[in-house]
Amino acid sequence: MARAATTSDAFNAIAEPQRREILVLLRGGERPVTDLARDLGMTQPQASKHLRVLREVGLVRVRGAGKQRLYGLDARGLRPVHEWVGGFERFWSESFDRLDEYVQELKQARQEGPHDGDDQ
Amino acid sequence: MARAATTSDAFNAIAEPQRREILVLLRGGERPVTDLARDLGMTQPQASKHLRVLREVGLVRVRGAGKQRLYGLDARGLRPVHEWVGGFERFWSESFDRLDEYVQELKQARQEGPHDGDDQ
DNA sequence: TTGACACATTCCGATATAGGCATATGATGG
DNA sequence: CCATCATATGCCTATATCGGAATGTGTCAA
Repeated sequence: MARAATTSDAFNAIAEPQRREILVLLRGGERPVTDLARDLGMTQPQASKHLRVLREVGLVRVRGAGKQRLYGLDARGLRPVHEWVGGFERFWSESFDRLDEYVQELKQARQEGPHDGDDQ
Repeated sequence: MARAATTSDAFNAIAEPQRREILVLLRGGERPVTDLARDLGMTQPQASKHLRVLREVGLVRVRGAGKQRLYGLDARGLRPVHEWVGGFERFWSESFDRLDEYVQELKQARQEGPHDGDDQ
């Protein structure tokens, strides 16, 4: 199997930076594809493709306006994401407290000789 | 180009459901790989791979404990995600407000008898 | 040292992405 | 109907994923 489809999830859809930028821009109101493409420095087909993904996960809606098609934000799908991540809120505060402890541990470990390979 | 690496971002790392489940489990405290694998119904290599990704984006830390390696949560990397998504909070509330309006409109429309075909 | 256990890494295959480019579809105005 | 503008889609390549199975590495205990 390959990675889950970008269209399978809001999580997957917003994993792509350019799509995130599109969403941010759309907070300012409905806009046509060409506008978005220009403002984000991407080609029109690129923008269209990203918008297709966003539409398929329901983060964006289209509305025909004559020759143009106005894309608008529908942020409801971001709520579950926000809630899931929010479930870790108390842990990242906590992490800051423990950071000191952790640094101490690291120093000790290094003095006792390298155990953990530095990753990356 | 292909999709951005799963290790390039917290956004990308948490796009994978199994990795999200791992993180949730780790809220309960440090745990060895085998434990996680068993609880999530995946093979040990799978779990190891996912943990590697999580480690590379800094969402997880390892600590050698004799024969075992205890994985622990480091949720700090989730904070930016939470903040980014939080930037849309007022938009999904707004959507809900409009949803109500819309529902009201629908009810009225039905009472007055069908006028316009709904689009899509 | 050897065996046993915990875990990491590698190789494979199938899949789907993002980007670039060309082109099709669609609506508008004349 | 035609030319034009706005947008969508198709095709192609390179890349990276996830999954599975096998195997490598590391640590303890006797």
